[in-house]
Amino acid sequence: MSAKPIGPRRATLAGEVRAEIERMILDGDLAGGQKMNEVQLSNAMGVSRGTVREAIRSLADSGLIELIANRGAFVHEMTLADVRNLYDLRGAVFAMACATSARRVAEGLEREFPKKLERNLQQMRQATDKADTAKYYQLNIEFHDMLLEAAANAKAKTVYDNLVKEMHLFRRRGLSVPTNMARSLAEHEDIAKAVLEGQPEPARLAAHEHITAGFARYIKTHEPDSEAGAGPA
Amino acid sequence: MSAKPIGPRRATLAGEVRAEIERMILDGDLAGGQKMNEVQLSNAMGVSRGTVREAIRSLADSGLIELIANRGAFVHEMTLADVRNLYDLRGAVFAMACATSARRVAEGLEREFPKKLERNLQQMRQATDKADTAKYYQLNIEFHDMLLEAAANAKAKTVYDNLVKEMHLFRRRGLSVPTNMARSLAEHEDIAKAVLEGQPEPARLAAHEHITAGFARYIKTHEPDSEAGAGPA
DNA sequence: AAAATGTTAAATGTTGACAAAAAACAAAGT
DNA sequence: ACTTTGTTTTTTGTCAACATTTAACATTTT
Repeated sequence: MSAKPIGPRRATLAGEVRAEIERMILDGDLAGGQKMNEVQLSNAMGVSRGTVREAIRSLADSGLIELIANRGAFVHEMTLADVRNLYDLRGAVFAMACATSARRVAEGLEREFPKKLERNLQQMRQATDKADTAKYYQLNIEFHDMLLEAAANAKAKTVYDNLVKEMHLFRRRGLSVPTNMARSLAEHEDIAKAVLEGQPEPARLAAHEHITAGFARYIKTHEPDSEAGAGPA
Repeated sequence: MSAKPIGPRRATLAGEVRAEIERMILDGDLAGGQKMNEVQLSNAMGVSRGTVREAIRSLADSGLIELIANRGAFVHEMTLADVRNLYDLRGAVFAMACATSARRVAEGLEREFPKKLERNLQQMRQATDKADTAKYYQLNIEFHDMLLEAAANAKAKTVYDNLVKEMHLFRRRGLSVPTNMARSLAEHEDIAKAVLEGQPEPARLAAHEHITAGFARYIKTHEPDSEAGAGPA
């Protein structure tokens, strides 16, 4: 016996508010460094202040918002050095995930994943041929997500997703379009090859290379004269 | 002109409550899987339910607590597979941090750090000689923290600290005492050598080795018959 | 007796009001 | 003109009450 659930059936109101605020930040409706007024937001969204407050606290823990006691919440403002740090961290997590995925493939724990990865690659080749950057962008995200999923490490996926979101806070335009599809695709092929052959260490290396190269490309395109040094400790 | 601040001057009450609940969980006052009652906690601590609620939500985002809508908050219960995943992730972050620290040392950005690391190592050697596990445990934490600090990556440090806390949820006893001080110390020496010589890749490798070996030691000591496989995706 | 249904109790979700702190503003003094 | 001090206003921190959902219990039915 079965009956489909009625309506979207929101889990909690605060969760919905959180999602909306997150969207506002990532879409740039709320600029970096901007102060978030609790009453203002609650009025605009038609919910109580406590609910908005709960949503804000939650987003703070995920890194999109900074809290200062008795002063309020501010959209996290990032420097170029921060972006570099995020790239470093994302690279480490992604490389680990690829190594684990390779190990799991070698152990025969993944049945559907290889096919799905192959298909994603095939579509990326097509998008590259057609120079369809929008499509490639979407497939690129999917590629990374699939590898994180295949690592079967929920915590790693959560951390990774938060990092990606946080990166979008910095020069939103810049991160949304890969600067060199052909090069990016070649790197993806290297990663996929190692993972599908079940070789963890080559997979880790290729993945790490890919993120590092991605950061280099990003810098070259958007901050050609910067060194991105992290400054004194 | 200067005047010393008056009293502990707590930042916010919710923050204090959060710290207390975190302590209760890590000390084992609240067992894994246990349900947390908001009214009960608020009565016991003499604060309002809303404040306790805020503290709980915050801890949930850091991974110590699991939330189920309309059902409540539960102390996160971990399987052995989860522990393995946490080790993998922690290893990735730590390896990255060591590589970055080495790079920063090579670039001459760290002045005090090398001396402090040397001193820590020296103390660890003494503790090992005296077989003082308690002292070694403390120095071990300090060692890892220093390397995370030297990487000058605040986000990485936050993630790392959360991972370590979360690990304590699983068999608290087991994680608090290194099973083999001599072996652990030797690995620390390898890491320190690479970092202080400013060689990122060797540092990364040594760090990664250290965490992997640590997990192997842990398994051998506490779960000798388990495979720690992650199961099907 | 066991399963399903109706009813009551308890916990969470949400809200509005009060208290305390910070920011904005005005006024006085140098 | 600029700093300092006092006052007002706004905003956040905290609390207590109401609404909704879930869990526990009693009752009925097969």
